[in-house]
Order: sequence, then structure tokens, then C-alpha cells
Amino acid sequence: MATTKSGGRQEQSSERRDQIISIAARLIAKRGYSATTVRDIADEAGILSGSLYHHFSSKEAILQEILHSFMAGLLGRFEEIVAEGGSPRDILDKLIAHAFATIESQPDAVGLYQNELSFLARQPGFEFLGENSERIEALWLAQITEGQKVGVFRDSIDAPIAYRFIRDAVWSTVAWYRPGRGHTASTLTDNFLDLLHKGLLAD
Amino acid sequence: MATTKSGGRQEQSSERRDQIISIAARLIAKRGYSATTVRDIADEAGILSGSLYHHFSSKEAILQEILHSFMAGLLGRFEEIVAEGGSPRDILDKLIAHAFATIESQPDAVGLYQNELSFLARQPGFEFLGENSERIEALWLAQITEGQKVGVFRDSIDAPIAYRFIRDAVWSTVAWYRPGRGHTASTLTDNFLDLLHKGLLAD
Amino acid sequence: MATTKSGGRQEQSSERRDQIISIAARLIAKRGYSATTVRDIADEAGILSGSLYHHFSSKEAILQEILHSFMAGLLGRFEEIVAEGGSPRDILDKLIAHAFATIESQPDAVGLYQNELSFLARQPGFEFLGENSERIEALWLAQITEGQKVGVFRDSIDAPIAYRFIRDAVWSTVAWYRPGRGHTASTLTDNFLDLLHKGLLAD
Amino acid sequence: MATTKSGGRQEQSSERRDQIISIAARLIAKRGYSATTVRDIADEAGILSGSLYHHFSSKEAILQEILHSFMAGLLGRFEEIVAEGGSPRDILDKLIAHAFATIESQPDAVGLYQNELSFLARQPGFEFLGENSERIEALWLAQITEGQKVGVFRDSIDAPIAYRFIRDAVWSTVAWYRPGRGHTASTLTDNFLDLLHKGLLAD
DNA sequence: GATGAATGAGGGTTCATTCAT
DNA sequence: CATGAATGAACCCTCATTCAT
Repeated sequence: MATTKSGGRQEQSSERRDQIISIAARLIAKRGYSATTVRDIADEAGILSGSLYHHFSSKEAILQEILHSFMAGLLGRFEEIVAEGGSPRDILDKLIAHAFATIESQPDAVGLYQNELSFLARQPGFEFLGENSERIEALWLAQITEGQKVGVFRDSIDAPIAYRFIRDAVWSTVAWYRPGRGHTASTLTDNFLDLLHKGLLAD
Repeated sequence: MATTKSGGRQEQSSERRDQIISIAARLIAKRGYSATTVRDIADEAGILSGSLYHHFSSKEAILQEILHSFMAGLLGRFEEIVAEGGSPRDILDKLIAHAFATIESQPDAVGLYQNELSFLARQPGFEFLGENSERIEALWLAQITEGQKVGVFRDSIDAPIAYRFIRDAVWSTVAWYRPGRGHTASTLTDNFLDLLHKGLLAD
Repeated sequence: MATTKSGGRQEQSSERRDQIISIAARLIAKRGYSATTVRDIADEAGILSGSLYHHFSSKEAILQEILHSFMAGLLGRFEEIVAEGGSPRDILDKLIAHAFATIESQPDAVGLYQNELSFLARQPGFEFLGENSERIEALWLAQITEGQKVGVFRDSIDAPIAYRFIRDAVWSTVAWYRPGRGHTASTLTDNFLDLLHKGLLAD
Repeated sequence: MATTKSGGRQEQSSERRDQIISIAARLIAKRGYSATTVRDIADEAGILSGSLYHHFSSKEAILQEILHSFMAGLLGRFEEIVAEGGSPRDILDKLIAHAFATIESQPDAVGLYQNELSFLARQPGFEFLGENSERIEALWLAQITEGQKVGVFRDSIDAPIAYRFIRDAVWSTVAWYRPGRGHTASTLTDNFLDLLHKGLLAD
């Protein structure tokens, strides 16, 4: 009845569910998945831990749902950005800007993703993490290599390595970025792009 | 004779202890602290879990010892590099080079540090993590600001933010760097410094 | 409806809780607190040891609850007896009679109290033991000293010491009194009061 | 070579042994047998816990030795007192006086005996506790019944019950008697005998 | 005599999960 | 939908004891 179309993964929608997912994302982002108990989550939701199982089939299912919807949204937007076209540099800038915007809008999901990815990627049921990561990498990397081909990016740089440096610097921001301390996603983007484009050295 | 009383933390040195620490570091780096059990560690050491407590007072004490000796060594070397003098740029390059070298020589400790830092820093008994991190930040940051003052680094860049981008890009490497796949600490350093110094854009 | 919030200590009342408390009191009285395991208690209750923690936060909490309710009831009744008034001798006799009645009605709690008091009184969380013991001592002692003042009790006797002798003789009875062997609380009381009042010597 | 004659129970004598026994008695008296670990004992003796097993075959053996030598000495002295003869009243007074003297000279052994007796008496290897207790009871009881027969003690009193009241009042003193607070074994004896002989009531 | 490393059993406790109500 | 009781497995840790050195 409340079941949506999206294949296989059962996704019942309700306020309670969304509330629980939000709470779980926050706690897991802060303490880590293993260190967060279903009781912690239930307590914050104001119910008993056993009652969580009316909404989710398991603790792991909560995590899957958080990450799945996060990654689906992220990949979708990245694909849109690429589809909207532009120069490799413009597209890369937009990808980066969207990453910083995502850090600002969904810090819990991003933090959780950063912390748990390495452990989860090999776990059964989380194969989608690796798949989506590869697709995102392909999108970004294409801009860099294309930029090198057309001469806008220096080609002395190893593109896959550059991608990883960029990716890690951007997403790690979630660990220290706190809104309302003089920085916004926008200023972070500006600073990062300035450094990335022109480098640290004065001419 | 084999007893070290350096620093008051670790009481005794022995092959067994070092072996256990090494095993624990590897497992914790791979699975996370919460998800690594003392039985896992003991199993790999070929002893019973209870026997671990002949060498360490608690699971947490193992983690403390790993991180404490790692951070003490790291901070010590960073301080040496600064003490050896040079231009801000040269010193910063050396700091970065040493970070990549550390990733190569102690990937477990670095990985563990990257994954658990945010959770641990506020835990009692782990205050030294925050303290050492701040001292390292101060060392690195001083090079950047000094470089800006003398004009070798562009001063349109916000130094603390630049530091964080650099730090995160460098240390996150531990999550994907695998020796013997065409890269070494040295080539990683070269690639990173090239990108950092001159930026991504062609002139 | 079944929830009592009397006193803040015990949170919830239920048959299960009471049953477990009763079992625990019996086992601890027989074997001692340290030698009684939560598994022993759970086994007798017909549940798994972990399930105990649905009802109590810790093994210690069970002990606290046993002792707290025991001492609260005891002190309350003693205070009532004093409040009902009478001559010091009558009141002291009634206090003693109630002690023997308590030994008969709650042998486990009394036995447990006798065995574990000296160890527990200094433990954190059990301060109420010492406090209540002092209040009971004050009640009893007041009767003895008042009796000496009005001349009904011989005043060659050191009252605090006499109190301790009386107290110990009475409560220690729990260690050997077995109902249905020719003695009841009532005959014990009679025997004790006869000896206490008139002494062992014939005139 | 250091083996003494006393049959069956191996009793090697040495300063170390005596020191350990003394430490163990003190700790067990304070915390209880179950709550006292061999490590606690070894720590206070300045050796490692495993090294205790060069002196004693088990933790239980230490306890046995403490109690065995304590009870042997006690029973022996009680038998001497009876053998020395005198009126039932004089003998009973001397027995009581010796009990208080023992509390003063061997508080740990007495305290340990008081606390652990009920649990230990049924344990294999501790049958001597019950046997000796019965022989002591017989000695004391004989004085009371003989005193009643010759008319020096009131015979309205049930002798076995009176014995238990006396025994418990006397030995329980160990739980609160602290030397150097205005009382000695001698004054305790005087107070107790005064109360016991003449009772609490004024004529 | 003592050490230091280890054992094996068991300690109290936590936790994800189930299910009758 | 939620509760409350329970499960079963696992967790970290303790302890008496053993034994080669």
C-alpha cells in the first residue's frame, strides 16, 4: 500500500520512518555504526528498541536505506550536472560545488559515508556503494582527462591520482566544517577552487 | 633491561606486546575499533582472549598505546624537520613527503587514526590525540603563513583552510594507496606537490 | 497502574521483578553476594542471565533493592513502635519482638543483611545502609538510656555496648533459627527477654 | 625437612607462609573469601599470584590453614580452661573472657570465621569446622546445664538457646570492637558478664 | 622461591532481534 | 504501532591455576 516502485528494496514511507532515518544518520555519523545501538536510535525516537522493527527489518537495513538514498541522490545530481554540459573545467567546478553543498545540506549522510565506506563496501548488501562510487569516479575523472586533452588542465598530472586527492580533500571537509563559523559551502568552494586551479605557489 | 619507562604510558616492552600491538593495529584499521573484538586480536596472536590481559589492561589500552606511540613519533619527526630549517616551501614539502612516507611505513596506524580520530578525540584517556593534532597543525600552518608572508605562497588563500585541504588530501591517501601498484610514497609525493604547487590549470 | 514511583529507587513493580528479588535474596543469603552469579539467579527464575537486565540495571541494583526495601520497612516499623509510646522497657521489648518476627518473616533479607553489611556499608551506592543502621541504633539506644534514667534498667551497664550485645544476639539468630523445630519467633522472644531482663544467675 | 608431624594436612612452616597467611586472613576478613583474589594476597605479599602456589596448593588451602589453626588453638584453650576446673559459673566466665581475648588477639581469624562459617561449613574439606564448633558448643553448654543443675543459673532458661545468644553476642563483637577506643577485651568482658549475670532490669 | 606467560572456565553485561499482547 | 519480556550470542574482562624458565 505504501510500497513504492523502486525495485527490490522495500521502502515504506512515513513520517516515523523518515524521522528514524534522520536520527540514525546523525548518531551513526557521530559515533560510528558499530558503536551506535538500536536502543540509542529508539531512545531518541521516543520508542522502544523492539518497535524499530515495525519500520525496518534490521539495523543494517536502516544503514542501507540512508546510504542508498544518499548515493542515489548524489549520483543523480552529478549526472545532471554533466548532462547540462559545459567545459570540463566548468563541469568539474560545478561537481565540486555540489559536493560542498551536499556537505552543508546532508552532513550526517556524508559523514557516515566517509567513516563507514571502507568497512562497508565489501559487506554483502552494500555492493551498491562500490558501484555508485565507481560511477561517480568515472564522471569526475572524465572531466579531468577531457580537460587535459583540450589543454585546460595540465597534463603532467596523473588524472586518477589527482581525482583522489580532490575527492578526499573535498569530502573530508565534512569532518571539520561547522556552519556559522565564517564559512559556508560557497566560501569553501571558492577557497578550494582557488587553491586547486592555481596552486599554492605565487608566480 | 628490556623495560622501558619512557613516558609512563607503556609499562613494559616485549616482543609479545609489540606483536599484539601490530596485530591489533591491523585489525582495527581494517574493521574499526568497535567491530574488532579482543578475541579477534587474541586469535591472530595465537593465544586466548583472556591472555591479552597479561600484556594490556584493557582493549582501550591497546588502542591508546598504538595511537600514542604513533603520534609521538609523528610529531617528533615533524618537529625535527622544522628544526632542520629551510624555506617555508622546502619545509612544507618535507612535511608532506614525510606524511606520505608514514602512510607507506605505518599504514595501519595511519588508517586507524583516520577512521577513529573523530570518535576518540573526545573520549577520556585520548586527550593526547587532540593535543598532538593541534601541535602538528600549528607546525604546518606556520609554514604556510610564513610562506605567504615572504611571498612564496599566494596570500589570497585562507591558510587554515588550505592546511585542512592539504592535510586531508594527504592522509586520506592511506585509504586507497596500495604499494606495488605503480606508486610509491615518493611518486605520490611528487604528484601531490606538483598539483599543490602549480594547481590544476594550465597557464 | 502497576507502576510505583515510591522513593525513586525501584522504578517499576511487577510480579517478575518481585519474583527475581525473592530468588536473589534467597541465593545471596545462602551463598553470599560474590559467590552468587547472575546466572544462578536467572536459572532459578527460568530465564537467561541477560534477560535479568530487562528488569534490573545490574547485579548490584538487585542487592540494593533487596536491602533498601528491607531496611525501609524495618526502620518504619521500629519508628511506629516508638511512636505508639509506652515505658522504655515495653518499647524495647516490642522492638526486640519485632526483630524476631522479622527474622521469621524475612529470613533471607535478614541473613543477607547480616552477612554482607560489613562489606557493603562502605561501598558506593550503599550509604543508606549505614544511615539506616544509625537511625535504628539511635531508636533502640534511646530506650535503654531512658530506661536507665527512670531507673528501670540498671545503670552500671554501658548503654551503647549493651545495645550492641542485644542487637547482635538477636539478629544472629537468623543463622541458626529454623522454623518448625520447636521454636517460633514468639518463644525465641520469650527466652531472650527472660535472659536479658533477669540475667543468667539465680538470686 | 620443614614438614611437621600434624597428620595429613601438610604444613610447611616458613616466614613467608606465615606472612601470607596473615595477609590472607586480614583481606578475607575484610572483604570476604569470594571477593578476595589470590592476586590481592600476592600483591600485598610483594610477589606474583602464581608464586603463591609454591607455598599453598590452592586458595582454599590458605583458608583451611587459617581456620584450622585458629580453631585448633581455640578448642585447645577452651579444653584447658575446663580441665583447670572450677564452678560452672567460673568456668563459663573464663570461657567468655578467653573469647573476648581471642577477638582482641586474632581479630582477622575471628572475623573471617564469623563471616564465612555459614557458607563454608557444608563445603568439602571444611568438615572440621562443624566438628570443632560442636565440640566447643558441648563444652560451653555443659557449663550452663551444670550450673542450672547446681542452682547457680536460673533453670527457666532453655540452655541451648541461651548458649547461642551468648555465643553470638560475644563473637559478633569482632565486627565492631576497635582497640584503643576506650575498650579492651577486659572491659568488654566485664560489661558482658555484668549484663549476662544480672540482666538488664534493676531489681 | 620467584617470574611471566598462558590457560580455561566463568564472570557481569550488552545487543540485535523476536513475538505475544 | 507500540510495548515489554525474552532470547541467544557475543562482548570485555577476571580469576584460580599451571608450568617452563
